Amino acid sequence: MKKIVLVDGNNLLFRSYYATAYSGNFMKNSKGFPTNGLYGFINMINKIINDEKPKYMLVAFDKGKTFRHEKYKDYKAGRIEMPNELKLQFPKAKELLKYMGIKSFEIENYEADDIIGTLAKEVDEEDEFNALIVSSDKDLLQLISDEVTVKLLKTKDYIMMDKDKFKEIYGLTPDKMIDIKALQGDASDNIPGVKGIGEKTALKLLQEYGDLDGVYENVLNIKGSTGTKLINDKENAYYSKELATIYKEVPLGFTLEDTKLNDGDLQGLKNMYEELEFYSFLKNMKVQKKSEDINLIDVKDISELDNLGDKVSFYIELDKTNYHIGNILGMGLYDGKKLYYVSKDLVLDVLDKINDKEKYVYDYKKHYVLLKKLGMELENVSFDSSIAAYLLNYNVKDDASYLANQFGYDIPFYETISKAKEIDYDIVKKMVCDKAKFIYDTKPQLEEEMQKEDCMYLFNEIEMPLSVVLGNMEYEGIKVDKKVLEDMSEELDKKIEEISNKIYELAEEEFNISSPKQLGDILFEKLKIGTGKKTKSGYSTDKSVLDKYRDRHPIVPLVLEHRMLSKLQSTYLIGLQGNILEDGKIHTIYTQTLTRTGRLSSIEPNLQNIPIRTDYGKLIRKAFLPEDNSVLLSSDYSQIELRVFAHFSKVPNWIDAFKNDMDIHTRTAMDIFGVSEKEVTSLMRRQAKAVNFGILYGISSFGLATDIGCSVKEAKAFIDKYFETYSGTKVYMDGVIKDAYEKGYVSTIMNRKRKIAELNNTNYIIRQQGERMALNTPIQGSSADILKKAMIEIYNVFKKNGIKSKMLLQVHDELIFNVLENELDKVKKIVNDCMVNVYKLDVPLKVDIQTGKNWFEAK
DNA sequence: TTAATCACG
DNA sequence: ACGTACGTGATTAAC
Repeated sequence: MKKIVLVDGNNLLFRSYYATAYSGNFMKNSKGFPTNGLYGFINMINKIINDEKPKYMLVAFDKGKTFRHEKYKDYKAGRIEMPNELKLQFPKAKELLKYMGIKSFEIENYEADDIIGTLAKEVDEEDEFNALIVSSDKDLLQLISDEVTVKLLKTKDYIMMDKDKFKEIYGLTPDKMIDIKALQGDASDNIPGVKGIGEKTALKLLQEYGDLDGVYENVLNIKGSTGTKLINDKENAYYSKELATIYKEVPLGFTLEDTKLNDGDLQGLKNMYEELEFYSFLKNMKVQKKSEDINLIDVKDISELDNLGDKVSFYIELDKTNYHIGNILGMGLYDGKKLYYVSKDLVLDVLDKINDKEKYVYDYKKHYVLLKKLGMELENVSFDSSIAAYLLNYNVKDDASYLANQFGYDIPFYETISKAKEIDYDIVKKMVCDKAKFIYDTKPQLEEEMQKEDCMYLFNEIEMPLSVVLGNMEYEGIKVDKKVLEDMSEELDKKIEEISNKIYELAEEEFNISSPKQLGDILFEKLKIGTGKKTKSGYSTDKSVLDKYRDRHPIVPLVLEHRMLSKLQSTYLIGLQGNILEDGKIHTIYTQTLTRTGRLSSIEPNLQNIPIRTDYGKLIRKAFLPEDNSVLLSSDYSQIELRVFAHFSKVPNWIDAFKNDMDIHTRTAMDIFGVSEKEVTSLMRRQAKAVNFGILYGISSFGLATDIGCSVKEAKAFIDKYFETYSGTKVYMDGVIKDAYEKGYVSTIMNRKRKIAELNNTNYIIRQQGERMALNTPIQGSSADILKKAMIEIYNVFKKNGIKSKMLLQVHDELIFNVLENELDKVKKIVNDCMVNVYKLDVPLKVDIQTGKNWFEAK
């Protein structure tokens, strides 16, 4: 016998949707597309396949309902309209099934029940198949027969319902299900039944009289209210029976044999998981092996590489993701013909031998730093898949397997190694070789895509050379005085305790001040300092809320101070100490392939958010020191984003202001308020500044209002006035948005592209977010492009002139250097000249340089 | 693992 | 009438 599994697709998707759709806040991907239903749906489908291992399977979906009764209209009217978030997920579910190799079927005017009923009938009438129906809908139990079983889903488990089980539970044969429904009704399906008769009475009646006809033949003998109820609702009962009866004559147009599972489309499925951001499914996918049967050569002696091709790819796996502290596990090497595995002891020898060959890699910077630590300068790397993929808007992670999987490669994820108790070198071997092969084989495709997208300049002239610059910065690290951090930490401990005690006194109880929940209860329930409600899980106690209540109760400023101090303590004073390596330095890692705008980010630790805005927090910078006979030099671009905006929008007054090195916010205030420079008050300047920044972010009246503390209406008037004064801004911004909608992406001055899928979202709010991204990205991204290019030039000039001073840090619009005292003048000039002249805008670029014997002073 | 908070540009 | 500024990372509490 062949087994066919018949799945009620609507039922499955409904269930998983409503299982997680609580409070309207459910699972979505980063683009805002709802995915909660699909997630459970896929889980269920996978589970069915796993448990039942069917060869034949069909998933049926609703597409309307047959008109089989004049009261159909009422029936339909009683159903609640499907939420849009759920509706959107149906096409995806069908697409997923197609990729999984599972047939799905829907047909105008019929429900999933009807399709399943028709197939179940077919199964009954022939001899080759038996069927298993999967659903949580008891309605389908009427289809049970010798050949047909129903797997009735419950919240957590299921019941296998065959004829015997049905009899055991209901005391009837399965075909009586419709008679049960006729009497009992079904509120969820809008089947009225007989008013006042529930399951118990229905079953009792049917067990006694057989079926609905039997009940009504004897209705006069039925005593009590039940009899009356039956007589009153006779019409409804027969109508209900009709409604409950599953139609079995759907014109299918295919045979049982046609429901055989096929290979599907693995790549399509991966792409879909990628789009939906179902990484767990992606990870667990049983995918085809693409690492075909190339012999893997275990290199025992470097002479085995004498005949290696001219162009090779390689990949080194480490025991930790942080390559400053990680150890080599092994290396894979591929020349387009043969795959080589190089054990950790031979890695340096092998790379030394091939350093003059052209090399491709994934994560150039990681390999560069790693080898530099081992005393080798990695050269002739011409291609980095991670950077190429990043520029092409692929989703890039630090594990090459993620990208490889997007290209259809079956390479286990890094966790396979890192989470195991002991390193399995067989897995390592296969992994590094597969990765090397993946890098080599996909290079042509990525390169072609980059050419098509016109981002070869960005790749070859910016990102690739930048990897080396960043690698050197990371390798160099910055010296940190642990003692300074320790002393400050000790002092803070005392302060925090003092403040805590004062807070407990005022609150008249001890509680965890760091718990927003507990704090919210104290402030708003016990002390009733206001009605500031927000968020689920309780009251919002963030800075903006607390600032409003600052004067309501003496506890509030204390809480704010506590917040600030404990932040400094935990994240910076304690956190940073843990990042000091044996050389007494902190070595961050710049993630070069993460941000959507082209900026860098900094991790382990993040050195791009060291405090500066508060006097106390700023003191932390005293711990960051230069080397002997050196000073720290900080050079930052003055208003680079506003200059870029002036360049793009071509507002004459702004270009004029920057050309004359005026204070741009003062100039803006002069223009909008129509006053002279002397008449600009500090309030006017502050407001102008807020609008200027708002412009960079894709302004909204609400956002501006919260920032400068005025009404939304006033903010709107402000913005209108601004657009009127600077008509170029509006024209420019409208142009960017129009362009973004047409192309689906926005670009920077160096043609860095950011795809913005949010612009296609059906949700207005998401689209608006997309528009703000579209407005901000060219500005933030172009500024990032400019500083990146400047960094490369400075690095090259240093090298050419034998400068020993080093670039250490990058913080979005500023660079920090360790400068030897005897090179100070030269370095100042080089840094300033490179940064100012790196790119010609319609406005000049300006750089401020400061030096000091620690980072605090150099700022 | 996620939400809330806050550090930076 | 919607619910809002753009881009990041680390820590903590609470699930």
